[in-house]
Amino acid sequence: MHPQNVIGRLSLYRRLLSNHLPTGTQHIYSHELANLARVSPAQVRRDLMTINCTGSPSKGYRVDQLIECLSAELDHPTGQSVALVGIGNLGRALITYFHGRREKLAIMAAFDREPEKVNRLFHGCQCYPLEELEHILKRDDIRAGIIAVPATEAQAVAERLVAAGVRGIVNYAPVPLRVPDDVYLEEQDMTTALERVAYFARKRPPPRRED
Amino acid sequence: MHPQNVIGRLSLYRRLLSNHLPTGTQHIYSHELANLARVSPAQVRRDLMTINCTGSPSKGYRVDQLIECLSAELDHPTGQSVALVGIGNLGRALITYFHGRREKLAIMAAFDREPEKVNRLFHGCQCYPLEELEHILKRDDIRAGIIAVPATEAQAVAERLVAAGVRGIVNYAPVPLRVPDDVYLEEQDMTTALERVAYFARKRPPPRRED
DNA sequence: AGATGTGAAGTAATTCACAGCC
DNA sequence: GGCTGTGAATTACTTCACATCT
Repeated sequence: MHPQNVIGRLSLYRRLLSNHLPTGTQHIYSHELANLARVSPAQVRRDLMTINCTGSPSKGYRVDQLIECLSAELDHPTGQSVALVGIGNLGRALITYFHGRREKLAIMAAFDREPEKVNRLFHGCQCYPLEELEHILKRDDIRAGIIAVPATEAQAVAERLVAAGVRGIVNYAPVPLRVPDDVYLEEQDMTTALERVAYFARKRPPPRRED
Repeated sequence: MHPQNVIGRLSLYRRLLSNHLPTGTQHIYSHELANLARVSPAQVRRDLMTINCTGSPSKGYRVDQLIECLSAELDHPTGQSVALVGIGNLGRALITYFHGRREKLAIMAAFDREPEKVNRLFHGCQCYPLEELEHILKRDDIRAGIIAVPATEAQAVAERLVAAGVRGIVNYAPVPLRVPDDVYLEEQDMTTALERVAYFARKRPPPRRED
């Protein structure tokens, strides 16, 4: 099991190779992929090494083989389903964005407390009332979840997800969640991100506005 | 100028102290704050040390003093404005979430290419057509931006933001941006987050579904 | 000549552990 | 006794640099 930084970059490499290459590109050098991913060439080679992808000194890495190799590491062989809780603006953005994007990973069920949002299909994703959560997760054997509810509800939702068998959670609510050690948690805190950018924007040399 | 991990945690500490404490709490120990933030007590003490916050061995840290001290580090003395580009679901989620949340940091202008979204007010945030970007940023002296447009447009938007004087960017588009070294960039990649969670959810010991 | 693959070196981030204080 | 503040130790992560290959 590899470190999370590595997995994050592998996911990025795969997307870059799949979507951002001139059509017909057969081979790629570590420094080219590094340039796309905005990391160092040594980092790319080290990352690929950890999953036993190999290239040749003359041609670099074969793109198709690389995507194959990355997918073998990143994808569940028969596909994985994800549950989304919270169908607000953020939840809908997530559904829209992921819809049809990956063959082996899809948001298959969404939940919300508000009756007017549920029992309909949104971009191919069925929306259920929150009470159905345990039932649907068990029925569809869903092991990963996304929390996109207000901060006040996030902890309770996390606990229900964990109790229903979820082993990994992305949390978009701006409050750190408490989950058992063996459940993987990824905090995606919009507040922290913005406050950090504001801080560093301020600390950098000022722009020379030539006017 | 402190490392970005530290700044991220400081932002979190402040929010926890402001919003998640029983009313009337005057003092807090490092292990209590650590527990809320889900980090180690040594981490909390080290972080506070880097910004010269001090506590007393008997009482811990004074909450009001701590918030003061964190704000002195995190906030611009007279406030900072942020520009948002892209008023889709994600953009609206960001506006809604930040509205009125922080006194010294606010999304003050939003931009979109689609005419039906612009020239109106959304949660107190004025929406402008994309062409106005340079003009408004200069007028309001905005130095930080959020990119919430589709991947295909993200790089072009980034370049316009930088040219208009922006020094820090949060990027929600799922593609790494190329910006000058002296512009701070925070990638908030939803795809990476979800693929990583899917990976670790899979690699963890399976849930024992008792049925 | 210019790649890859990788041990070794270097850096950054976190935790330990304990002196000093209340 | 239990806390803070912090040098030292540890761990994690990244880059260097070079033997090797084509």
